Amino acid sequence: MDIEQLAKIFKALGHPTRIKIIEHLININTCVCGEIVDIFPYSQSTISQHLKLLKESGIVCGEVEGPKTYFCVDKTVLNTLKQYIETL
Amino acid sequence: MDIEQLAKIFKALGHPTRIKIIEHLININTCVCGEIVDIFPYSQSTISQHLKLLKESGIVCGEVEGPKTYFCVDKTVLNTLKQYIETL
DNA sequence: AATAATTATCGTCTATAGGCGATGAACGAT
DNA sequence: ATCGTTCATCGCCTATAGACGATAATTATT
Repeated sequence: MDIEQLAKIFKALGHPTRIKIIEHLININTCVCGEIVDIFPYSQSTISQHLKLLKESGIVCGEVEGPKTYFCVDKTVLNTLKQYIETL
Repeated sequence: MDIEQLAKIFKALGHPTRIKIIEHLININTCVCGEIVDIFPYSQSTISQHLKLLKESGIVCGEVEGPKTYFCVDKTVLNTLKQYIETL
């Protein structure tokens, strides 16, 4: 994995809310934006922005289905991250 | 480990230069600021700033010895980080 | 005591992050 | 066709990041 890509993922994880989002996504496997908005004390636009960052880093992917978007963690990317950390 | 602390570490790793610094510190065990400055195409103040961020996150510690400061990776913190990643 | 070497900090600049409300776009249901 | 739902995006604001050169602070050496 590219070091730039790695830095992007770390950066994406570099915010408490985004870590919690990742943990939540892993726990319940897949999730819709509104559900996450309900959990956190932030506006819909703020959560959407966090999800966008996570998506851009590659650690999260989102599938549009009708009016909703289903977000989930990309296990492949997560595993690559785990492997990298192990080399440290 | 506190989630705020975790986010700080991820944030600290969220920059290509800082990832490379960490890798270098692990490879050669301990290192002085000037040596890192020689490796990267950045000024001494910029590298010093990166090292400060890494130190503040806890992933790196620095010991002052005379006019030099010896930086090294805190293995305990690194292991905690590894353990956390494994739980994801 | 003066100088050289090493690192940290300050001030400055531009760019990005992080929050918000308001609006836009896409879809389902009525 | 209209309306409600859901999400993304825009514009705005303030705070922080990231780079630099210049300067301060500390120490070893001469």
